[in-house]
Amino acid sequence: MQIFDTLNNTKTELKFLDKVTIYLCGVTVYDDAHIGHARTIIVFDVLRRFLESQKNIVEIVQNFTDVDDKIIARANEKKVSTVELTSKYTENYFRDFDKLNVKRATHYPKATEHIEDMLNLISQLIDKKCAYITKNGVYFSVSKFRDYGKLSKKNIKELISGSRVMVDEEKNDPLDFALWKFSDTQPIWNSPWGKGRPGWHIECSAMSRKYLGDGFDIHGGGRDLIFPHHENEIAQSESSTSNQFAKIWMHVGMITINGEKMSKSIGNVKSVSHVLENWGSNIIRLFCLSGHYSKPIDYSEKIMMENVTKLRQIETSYYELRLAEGMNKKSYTNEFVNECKEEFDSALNNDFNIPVALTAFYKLIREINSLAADEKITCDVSSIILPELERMMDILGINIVKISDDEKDEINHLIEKRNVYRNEKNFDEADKIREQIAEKNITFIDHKNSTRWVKREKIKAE
RNA sequence: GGUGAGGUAGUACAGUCUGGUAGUGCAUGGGCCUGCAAAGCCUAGUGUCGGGAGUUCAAAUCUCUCCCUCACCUCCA
Repeated sequence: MQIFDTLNNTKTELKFLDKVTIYLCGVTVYDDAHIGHARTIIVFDVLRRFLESQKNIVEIVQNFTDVDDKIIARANEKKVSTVELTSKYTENYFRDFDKLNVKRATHYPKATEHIEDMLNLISQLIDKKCAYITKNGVYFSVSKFRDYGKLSKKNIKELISGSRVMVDEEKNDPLDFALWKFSDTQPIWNSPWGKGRPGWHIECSAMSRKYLGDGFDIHGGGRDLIFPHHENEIAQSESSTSNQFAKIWMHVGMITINGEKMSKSIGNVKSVSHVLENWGSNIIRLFCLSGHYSKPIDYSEKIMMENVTKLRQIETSYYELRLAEGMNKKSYTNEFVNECKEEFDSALNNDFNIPVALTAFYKLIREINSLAADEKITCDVSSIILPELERMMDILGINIVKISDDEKDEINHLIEKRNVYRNEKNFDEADKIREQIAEKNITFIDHKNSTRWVKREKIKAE
C-alpha cells in the first residue's frame, strides 16, 4: 500500500510486518466534537477497516487530551471541575462516534493517566540536555534538535521572525516549547522539578511510545496539527530515542462550511451530534469520504442532499439482492464483480484514493440495479454479488437499515393483498396500502412481473 | 511576508507521480417501465483541463512564468 507521507513529501510504499500500528491524534475534551473531527476519525476508521479486510492486524491508538489550559478555562467558566468537564465530553465523544459507526480503537489513552510516562520522557530529555528548567517550567530546546522544521518545512529563522507568540524572557529561544508548566492550582501533579502539569505535545510522544514502541507505522491527524504539534512530537521523540518516530505521516484535510472556515466567531461550527440528528451516520460518512482525504472538502446542505440520493441507490440495490428469489437458468459469472473489487482495492492501495474506490462501488450498484430492472436478480446471482457489496459497505462503514423476519412476512402479505386489488383495478385500495406502508419508510418497487421493496433510513433533513 | 494545497463540464470530484487531444456521480434533456407513481434502467449534451510561453511527433499531465483561491505559520481534527 502506498500513502503520501507529509514528511518526505512523496508517496511512500508501506510494508507491514505482523501488524499495522497507527497513532491518531484525537480530541481535546472541552467541548462536543464537530464535523471536522468526524472527518479525520472516519478516514482512519475506513483505513483500519480496509487494512483489516486485507487480513492485517491493526493496532490503533487514539488519545484524549484531558489536561490543557483551555479545559481549565472552560471548567472555570462553567463552574465545574476539570474532571467533571472532561468526563462529560469523553462520554459525549463515544456517544457520537459509536453512532457514526466508528470502530473502537485498540487503546484510548488519556493524558492524565500517563503523567508518569511523560515525566520519564521529560527526565530523559533533560539528561540529554535537550530540555532545561526555568522558573516557569521545563522547556524543550529547539536548537538542540537539528531537524526541527522538517515536517512542516519551516526554517527556524522564519519562524522566529514571523512569531506571534508572547515572548517569554525566561526561555532561551522563543521557539522553545513547554514540556512541563509549573502551577499551584489544580489540576497539578508532582514532578522532580516542581508541581505543575504537562505541555500539550509531550503526551503524544509519551503515549505513542508506551503503546506502540519507539517507532510505528502511521501517525495521523488533521492537517492543522502539522505545526507545531507534530513537529514538536518528532523533536521530543527522536531526541530521546534517536530512532525514526513514525514511518508515515498521514494528514487529513480540513472541512469548510459553505466555503468558510469553521469557527466559533462565525458561529458555523457543525457539531457531530447536530449533524447526526439531521442526516445520520451514512450520509455523514459518504460526505466525509467524498473527496481525497488529504484535500479540503466543503460542507453544504446541497452536498449532503446529493449524498442522500446516493444512499437511496445503495439501499435499493442492497434490498434487491437481499430479497432475491428463485434461480436463474443462465449462470451469472463473477467477472464483473471481480473487476469492481479490483478497482476498489487498488484505488485504496494507491494513497487511499476513496473517491476512486467509491466510483467502483457505485459501478457495482449500477450493475445490480441494471440487473434488477431486467428482473435478473435471483438467489444464485445475489450470492455472487452480495458478499462483495457487503464487503465494500463494511469497509466504508455504511449500515443499511435491516428488517426483522416478522416485518418481512407482513410486507409480503401486504404486497399480495395490493396485487389482488391491482388485478381487480381497485387502485384506490391498492394505493392505500402503498401509503400505509410508506409511513414505515418502506417503498414498493414495481418491476414488470414482481414487486420488491426497500426499507429506507429516515433522514430528518431530507 | 513565509510554507503548503488547489484552480478540470451547471455542480461535486477523479485523472497529473508512470505524457498519447478528458472521465465518474449529482443536476439537466429525451426515451423505456407503470393504472398512476416511486424506484430504476437506457440514452444525449455540455469542457479551448486558470492565462501565457517552452520541451516533445504528442502536454490536463513535464519545465518556466504570471494571475486567482484557500489553509497553516497562535489553540485548533
